[in-house]
Amino acid sequence: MPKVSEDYKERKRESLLESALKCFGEKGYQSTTMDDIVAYSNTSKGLIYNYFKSKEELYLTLMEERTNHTFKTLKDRFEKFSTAKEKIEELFRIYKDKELTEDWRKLIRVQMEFWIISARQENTYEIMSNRYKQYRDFLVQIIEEGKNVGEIKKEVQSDIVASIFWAFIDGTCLHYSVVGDDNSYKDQFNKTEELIMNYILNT
Amino acid sequence: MPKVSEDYKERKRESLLESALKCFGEKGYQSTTMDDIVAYSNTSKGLIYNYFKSKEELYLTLMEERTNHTFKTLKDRFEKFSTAKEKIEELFRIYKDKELTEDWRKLIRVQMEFWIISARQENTYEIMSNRYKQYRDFLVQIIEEGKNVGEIKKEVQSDIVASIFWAFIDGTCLHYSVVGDDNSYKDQFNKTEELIMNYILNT
Amino acid sequence: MPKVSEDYKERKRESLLESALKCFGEKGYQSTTMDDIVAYSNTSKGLIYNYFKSKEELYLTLMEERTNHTFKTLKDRFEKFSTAKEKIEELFRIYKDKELTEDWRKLIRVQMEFWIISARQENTYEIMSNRYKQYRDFLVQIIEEGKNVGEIKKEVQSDIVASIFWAFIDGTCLHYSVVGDDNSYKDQFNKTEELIMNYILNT
Amino acid sequence: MPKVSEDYKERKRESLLESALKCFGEKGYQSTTMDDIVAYSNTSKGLIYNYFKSKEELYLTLMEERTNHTFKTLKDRFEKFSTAKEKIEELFRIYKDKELTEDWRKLIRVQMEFWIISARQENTYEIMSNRYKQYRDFLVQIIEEGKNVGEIKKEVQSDIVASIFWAFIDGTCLHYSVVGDDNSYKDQFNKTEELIMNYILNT
DNA sequence: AATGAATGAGGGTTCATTCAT
DNA sequence: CATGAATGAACCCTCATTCAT
Repeated sequence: MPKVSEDYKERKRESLLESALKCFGEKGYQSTTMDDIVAYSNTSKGLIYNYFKSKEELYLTLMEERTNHTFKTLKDRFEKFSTAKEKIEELFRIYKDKELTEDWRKLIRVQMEFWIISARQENTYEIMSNRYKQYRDFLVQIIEEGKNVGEIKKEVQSDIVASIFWAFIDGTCLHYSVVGDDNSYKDQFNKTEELIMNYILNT
Repeated sequence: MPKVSEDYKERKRESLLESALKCFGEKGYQSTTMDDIVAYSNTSKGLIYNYFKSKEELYLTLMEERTNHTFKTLKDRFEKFSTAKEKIEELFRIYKDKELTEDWRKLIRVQMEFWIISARQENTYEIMSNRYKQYRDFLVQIIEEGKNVGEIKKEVQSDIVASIFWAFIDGTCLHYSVVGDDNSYKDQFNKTEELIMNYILNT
Repeated sequence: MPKVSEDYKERKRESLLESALKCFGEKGYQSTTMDDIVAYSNTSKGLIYNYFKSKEELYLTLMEERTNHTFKTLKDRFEKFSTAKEKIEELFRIYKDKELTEDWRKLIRVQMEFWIISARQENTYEIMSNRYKQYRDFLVQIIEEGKNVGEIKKEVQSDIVASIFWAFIDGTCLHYSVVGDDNSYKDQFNKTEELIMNYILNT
Repeated sequence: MPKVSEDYKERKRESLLESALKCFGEKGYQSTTMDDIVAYSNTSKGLIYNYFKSKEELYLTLMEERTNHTFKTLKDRFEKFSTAKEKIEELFRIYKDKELTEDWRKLIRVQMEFWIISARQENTYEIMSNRYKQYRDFLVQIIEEGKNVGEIKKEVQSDIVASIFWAFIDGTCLHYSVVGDDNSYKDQFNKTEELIMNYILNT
């Protein structure tokens, strides 16, 4: 029977993760010190080590949970749509509707940085690779369903299109996070949507 | 062994930059220590500081020179082509012809990491932003020329298409550097080329 | 061993300063390494940086606090004396009563070294200059008071005499710290006191 | 038969010493790097090591030669004076006539610094101690001669007075080099001269 | 004789992690 | 539980000295 409720601990944990995210967004993983996170989260050094056994674990946990959550949210958003067209439009809408804030740019950088760091490490490489495929397959499935009901052209190679889609998304986000041209961002998405839709949809 | 030729010094400098690049590719900027570079380049700690006054300067110089060199090479390759179609095909070819080695994946990561790091620093942000625009404008110009001679449809928004093009390139490279799926890489480029060419070229 | 009292921290701080003083006295500022201080104070390298943000700050703080403390002690000693003669005698006594130890010679050297270092730095120069004037003015005031009550001759130029006094003190200390002739030290003070007293006092 | 004349080498040596002096005056012994001296003297690093086997030797040589030269010059200046009074007046004049430049303040600091450094080293301590005594004895002898011919009071303790004299000189110079008050400097010397002369001379 | 590239030990400083309180 | 003082390995950088040319 713990003195402190499980709920409290969970909220503390979330708060630590969130603080860490803020800091990583500000300075990047390596340049962020545990002291930064302590300062931001208004806790103590020791406490963080009660929840996470190292800076790296904190980082990996954070990124893992974020990715999972994002993916889950993504899937949930699609429950209410039935046609492939609607679903793909929704996919674009997610990005088109993003509020173009400095905060979001920071989040993108955290994500990109994580990919790069992961790719360099034996143990995280596999995970990242699978995660990417998860996202790709999600779109592949939508396209395949569209093909089955005649919405999407039979000859469309769903995996290629899915790959292209995500490449475009991530490329645009990367550029936006670095260059930060708000106008171009929106226009790019609209035009790409048009391009892809024209290509895959049956008329 | 003093009083060496300028040429010798220049080669030394290049060799140091190359060693640094290797190391940054292996571990990333922050995790690479000066000792790593010393070990890789078979020199001594002090010597590096005769050529570059800090690790950061070494890094910035390296990235600066690489970008300039790449851009110059890019432009040179286009001298012999006259039509927009040929030029854009060549642009795709550059990436399609890349040897898909681990080394190249590392180079991509170094480049991506640099963007992210730059975006976080006041003094490098501007530079990176301009560099991106340089690349985009290069393609914009090709498209505009194509429009003028009737190769490319008048209604094509060259800046949007250029942005999309580079977003796709960088997104694909980023994914490739992380996931490393050789097959998908090639197919993506072919399909995207088809998509874009169909969209912009007059029939 | 956290959550310690302010008092504990203060004592730690003092202990670090004292250790530093010992080391600087032994080897001088530049030649003293942080490792020396660590070894002497039986702490760890990192801890010192919790209290002082650099070696230089540690040094400046040390010297600043010492000077202030010395000056305060000096003034306190004079509370109980009322005549100028007594006060000046007391001033001489302070130095005549010094225990002529190797430790004291080291302290002198630290002080002299600090002056020289300070004189070479823009930011410390002003401070040192004022500090010197503080000492001089202290004596000037005593002399002026003596003049007012007729103890000291009206024609005595108090600032010149004060300057001469301190020049003699510091010169003697400097020599003593270098040459270390115990006999001469005492005799010099006695004779100088005689000289100055004869010169300034009304008979 | 050397290719380069002995004379040339001697001049080179002098030039190196002078450059070193300038640099030490600017930054102090420890903070002056061999590169500083190379830059100032327009030579090469290797060359310096042909003349002096280490930075320390260069320093010790410099200070040794300067002291010797100064002492010799001092003695030479006194050849033409016959009475003790004239000689002591001349001694004061040397310092009173100094041009009060920043350069001279630097020279004082170099000298003071040297004393402090010397005092900390086994091997230089003895030398410095003797050098000081040399100066003191020089004055002692003058006073003794004065006593012998009746110029100076018989009861004057020549060694004490000599010690006081040099203490005052060095104290004043030290203060001047740090505080740099041109007016006070002159007045101090005049007044001290008066004080001492009154005390020792027979009327 | 003169040069200055090369060396590497050593210094100041940072920071993830631990653990006594 | 929570704290933050304490630790020390590891990092970047400097600079006296050497030696091939």
